[in-house]
Amino acid sequence: MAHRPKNTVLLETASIDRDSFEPAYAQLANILRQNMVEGLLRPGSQLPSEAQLVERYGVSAMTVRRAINILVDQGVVTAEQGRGTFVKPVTLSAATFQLGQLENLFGNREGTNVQLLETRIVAADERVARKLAIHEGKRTIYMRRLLWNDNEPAFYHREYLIYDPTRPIVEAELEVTALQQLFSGTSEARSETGITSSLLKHGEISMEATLLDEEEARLLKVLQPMAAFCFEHLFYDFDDKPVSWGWFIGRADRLRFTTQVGLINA
Amino acid sequence: MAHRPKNTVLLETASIDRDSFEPAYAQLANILRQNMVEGLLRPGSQLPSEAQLVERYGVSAMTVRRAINILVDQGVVTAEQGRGTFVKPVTLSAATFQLGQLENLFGNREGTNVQLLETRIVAADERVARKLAIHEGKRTIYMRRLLWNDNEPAFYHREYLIYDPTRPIVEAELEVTALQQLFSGTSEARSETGITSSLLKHGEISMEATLLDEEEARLLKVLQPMAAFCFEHLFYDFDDKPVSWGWFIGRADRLRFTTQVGLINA
DNA sequence: GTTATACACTTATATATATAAGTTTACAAG
DNA sequence: CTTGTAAACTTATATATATAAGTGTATAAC
Repeated sequence: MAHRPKNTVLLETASIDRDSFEPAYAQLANILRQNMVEGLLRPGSQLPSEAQLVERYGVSAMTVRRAINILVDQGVVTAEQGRGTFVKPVTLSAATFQLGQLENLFGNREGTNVQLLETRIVAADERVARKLAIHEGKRTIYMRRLLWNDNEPAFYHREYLIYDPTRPIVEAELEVTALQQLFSGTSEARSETGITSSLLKHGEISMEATLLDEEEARLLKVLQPMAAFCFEHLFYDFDDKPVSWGWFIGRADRLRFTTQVGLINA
Repeated sequence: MAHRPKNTVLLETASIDRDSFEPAYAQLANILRQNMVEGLLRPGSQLPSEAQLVERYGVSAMTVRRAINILVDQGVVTAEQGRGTFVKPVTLSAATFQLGQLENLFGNREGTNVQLLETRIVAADERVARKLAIHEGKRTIYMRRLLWNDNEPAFYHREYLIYDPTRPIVEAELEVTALQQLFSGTSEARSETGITSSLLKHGEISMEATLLDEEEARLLKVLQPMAAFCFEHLFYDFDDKPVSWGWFIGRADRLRFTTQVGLINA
């Protein structure tokens, strides 16, 4: 308090509306973010201390705390114990791309369906055996599917599945709808019939940019050479055993991931 | 761990360690997540109510609340007022890829540097003018840079910058280090000298898979045809005016984004 | 059988209070 | 000058308590 010559941060006079539908902590978080948007709080500058915010906005310390925690979680400020809370500068590394942005492709919309190209039992070669943690030569289910959207092929999916009659995952995966559910993210925690999703515990997904080979280009109805996104996936069941290894390949001219960094208005 | 009636939700007997370095709310969140990992709490199933958790683990309601909020933020459970809190199933759409995963390429490591290929003043064509919200024909700074990593070209960067002597952004952007800072995400909220980053308020970044053209392939020292990641970016200053439009192009065989969906151990 | 109500649950929000712990500054001791 | 310490800040954690609001069920009234 004694020394605040130039550091006097002048915050907006906006206040908390107690009759609002929006909870106080959310309002305060938005007020603070708005201060950043308007340039009153610039990157590197220190936010008013929690005690100051309590006094200024007439809310309890816990409410202030929660508002600031939201901003911390959103990555726009950093709170350092004993020092203060500071506005973070913009960095490229903060950019995140979500696969869920493809939901518009595989939502509940009409014109989206899955075409099963092939299903057959194949012996696992060295690569498949290693990925699925089984012995080489053991039988696996190999599936090829084409995911259509608006009468255009959008994704070509190849997948190796553990072959085990006692595993219910196999039956479920054959359902074409299961794939769509996995993509569209209709969690439906309400229903206990999670089909595929509820039998998968976790998975690893990696994204690459590749060239389409002849077969892929033909199925996706494009001419070579053509760039593509390739999503390799490896899913595990609740025993932490791999059950599915495969790739989604989508034509690059239909796919684009967008994100925002820095201060977003809302 | 003897056998019990199946419908009884049996949570682990793990308890909160009050002498631990880890705060109680974090411990509880981890205990609950561990229950999911072990299959005691499966997707779709309901977590014990907050009141039950208070009694079982001997913590306050606020602590339980915070633990559950963490799980909600992490996207592994959904809390529905009046009904309960439920474990979410795994969905592909939850997969997120962070640009910050490239930090190992552009961190503080040795062998990482930026080569300025060209800087010149060019008149904005229709496309540039529209992106940067300036009049066609107005002067802009066009820069081409090559980002090296371990004596190999990793990214080719082209950028159009607003040309305005009154804007400090121009001077700062010429610093080759600024680019690295933007990538490596060394926020350094401590220092008020944010250089480039602190002058940028926000930006839009989109990711595409493309084919390298002749010039790009030559600079990145690869043969065509070659797939590549292309990150188009548009950055704004604190007046919400565009200041930088450009593309980072990286060879696909050196770039891979990985992510996890579902339950992560830690 | 249908409807309305009351009750028992759930999560959501908010306050007041206390303690712990990290950081910086000021100041006295050497 | 350096060093040690105390004080005054900061955020972090935790409890206890109260109220609000959504959901589902049992029950009484019609």
